[in-house]
Amino acid sequence: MDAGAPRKLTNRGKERRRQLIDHAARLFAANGYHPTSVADIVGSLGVGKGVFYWYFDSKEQLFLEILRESQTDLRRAQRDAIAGEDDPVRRLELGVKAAFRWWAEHPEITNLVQFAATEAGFAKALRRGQEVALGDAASHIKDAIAAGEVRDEDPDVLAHAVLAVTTHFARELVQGRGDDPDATAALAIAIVLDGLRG
Amino acid sequence: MDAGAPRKLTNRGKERRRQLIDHAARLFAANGYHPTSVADIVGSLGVGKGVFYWYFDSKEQLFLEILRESQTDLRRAQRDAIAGEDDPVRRLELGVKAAFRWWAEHPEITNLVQFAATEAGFAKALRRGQEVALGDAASHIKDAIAAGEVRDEDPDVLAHAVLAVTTHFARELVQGRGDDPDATAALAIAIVLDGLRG
Amino acid sequence: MDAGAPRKLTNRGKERRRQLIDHAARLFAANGYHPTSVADIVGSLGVGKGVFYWYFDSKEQLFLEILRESQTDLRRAQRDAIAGEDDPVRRLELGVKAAFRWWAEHPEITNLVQFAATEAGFAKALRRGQEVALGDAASHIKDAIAAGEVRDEDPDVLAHAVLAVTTHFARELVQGRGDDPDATAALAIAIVLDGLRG
Amino acid sequence: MDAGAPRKLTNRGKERRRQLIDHAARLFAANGYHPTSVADIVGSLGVGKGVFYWYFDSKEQLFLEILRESQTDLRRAQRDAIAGEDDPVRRLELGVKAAFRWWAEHPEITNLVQFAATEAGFAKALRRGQEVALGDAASHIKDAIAAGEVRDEDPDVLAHAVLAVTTHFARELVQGRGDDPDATAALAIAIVLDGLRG
DNA sequence: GATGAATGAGTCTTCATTCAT
DNA sequence: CATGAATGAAGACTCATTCAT
Repeated sequence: MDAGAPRKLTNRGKERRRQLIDHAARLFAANGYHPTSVADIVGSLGVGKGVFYWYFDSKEQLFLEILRESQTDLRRAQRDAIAGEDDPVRRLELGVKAAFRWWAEHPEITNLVQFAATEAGFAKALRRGQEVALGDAASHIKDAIAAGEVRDEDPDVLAHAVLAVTTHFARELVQGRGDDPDATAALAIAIVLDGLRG
Repeated sequence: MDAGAPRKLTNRGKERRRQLIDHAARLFAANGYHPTSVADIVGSLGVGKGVFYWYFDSKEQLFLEILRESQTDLRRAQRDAIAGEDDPVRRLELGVKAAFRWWAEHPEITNLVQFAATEAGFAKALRRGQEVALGDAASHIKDAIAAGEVRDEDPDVLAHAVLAVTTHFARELVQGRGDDPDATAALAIAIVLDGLRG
Repeated sequence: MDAGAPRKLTNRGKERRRQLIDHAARLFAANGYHPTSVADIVGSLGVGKGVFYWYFDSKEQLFLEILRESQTDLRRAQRDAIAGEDDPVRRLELGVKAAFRWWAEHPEITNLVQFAATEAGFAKALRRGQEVALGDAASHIKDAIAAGEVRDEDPDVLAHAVLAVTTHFARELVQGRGDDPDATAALAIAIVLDGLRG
Repeated sequence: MDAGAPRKLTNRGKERRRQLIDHAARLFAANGYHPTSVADIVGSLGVGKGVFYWYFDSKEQLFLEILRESQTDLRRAQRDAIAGEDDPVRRLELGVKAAFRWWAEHPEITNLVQFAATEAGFAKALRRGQEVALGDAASHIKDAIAAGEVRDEDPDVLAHAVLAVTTHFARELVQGRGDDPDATAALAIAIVLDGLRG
């Protein structure tokens, strides 16, 4: 995919790269991907344009990188939160709670993901990660159905319901209204679980 | 906001205008707002660039118009569907069903709305309509709470849950997977109501 | 020059034409020739674009027409004012006074002339009329030199001095500051004549 | 007005900027401001369009810059010419002579100034500089009146007469007919002073 | 590693002009 | 005579990307 090796970076280089990613994500989230120019990114960071193209092949590639990174990072957080828990409903709960916490710490991302879904090229890249998340949830739900704890419907559809409420609440309530992540997570889970139980 | 009178249009003019709106909405939905140029819009319609600016002040204004129009149109559809029904839970159900049907008939819109939410200027315009929809749902929910049919939580938050599942299902299942609108609506309602009931 | 006959106009037609000329002149003077679009002209007059092109071949031709008309009109006014006076200095005086009065009645024109001089195409059209005005003044001056009433310098150069002060005062003092045309004319003449007398 | 700092330029950059200013001034003077496109400017200089916008915010801003620069530059030249001279009439003379010389060296400018006066936006920018020049002349005239060397009239009006003859002669005689700047200056001064003396 | 400068295709928009009705 | 609609060339300006230093 990336032609050749991904360039060896010194420590200073790695910091710069990180700084660029974080800063760009913030700007993309605040003003939109298209309205944010490369000049904006480097300008507000006080560096020259060359810097940008030293670390990234293109603006598009940087955006994809942000997407990919956040997906894997969130998933790692969920995995850690779930580890050691066997009950499927509990696993679902812990996963949702972890997601809320992660989003509260990375407020830019919801906007980026929301945008990415609207443009063909980025949507494709999103899909993969999204399907993983969906699969994770669906797998717990299937177990819960088997255990008789959730109504017997297509697990994929039920998983979609979980994602819907989770992402929507994170975006609108936690981020939009500033509600507490943990409390909102608890509420989302309560609503969703009752919904799933039928 | 609209400078002066919105230009007197002949019948031919009104048709052209509609054609432009519909066509542009389709292109915006398929390729994104920014990647779709005014030249794309008029070009694929086989008319000159001037036509566009005869009917709209700018690309941005057209987009806002699409947004506004779809919000009022959807709401009218919901109002019609609910008219004559008194039971709050039934009203909620009918409203959701109407929304699913409307979205199935206007597949472009979900994408446009999703995008609009990610760019400050458009988000503001969205908000108003969104709040109306939320208020509608919340009002039914409040009645339902009073009637003891729904758990006693902040009606606004519960309304958010309804919207979340509704829009997400419309987008991912009906549009994405081609599921049947009415069946999906029924499922969404079942899940959500059980969730709300607690 | 104008291809074919200049179109026979009904009385109503002649009024329309005049209305267009006057209105356009005002707009050109207020906002500049280029910034004033044909749409501005007809729009603020409440008529369609077709009207404009019914009476004029082009925007440029209209502008040239305004220029030509004002030059001949001003000259006619000066001729009338001078008629019957034989003394060259008096003739000069009367001509200047008439010009001030005419300009006070046609405040747009100074701006149009000033602009016309800055764009090659229009400058050429101006020149002819300007040279006539210069010739008129020079001719009086030559007579005055012969009569020993004005210093013996190139009459053309002296005529330029007359025009300079006259047009500048008309523009800056009468129009810019609202000074009285006749008083300003008298002052201009006093200054200029003393200057010419040496 | 100038958003932020006016961009740090290297030596090469400063040269480019100057080259653009000078070239644009020439083109504006020759063909008019509006008829001269940014593409014309950069095209005849053999550089890309982006270069223009690297150095200037807009075509308009460049024009204003040319205006401002020429006004301060001319004024500096006059100040230098006058320095050390105390007699007010002599100061007036030297100032006029310096102006003629400066204009002979910057033939474009008279046309630009003449045009700028005809368009509201630019006229405002002109005014300030124009008033300074007027004030300079008026101040010398006031001194001359006090010394009994000039007729006792509104110094501002007299100053206008000086400017009128000076700019008109510079434009029509020196530039238009190619007359010698110093000789024309001498003549203008002679005429004007006699006019002022009364 | 980093900078300022440069490129040029592409974007939105305007507007003189034409034309069907 | 007059209107609203349409045309399309041209204009100002942007911006991802490249490059010399």
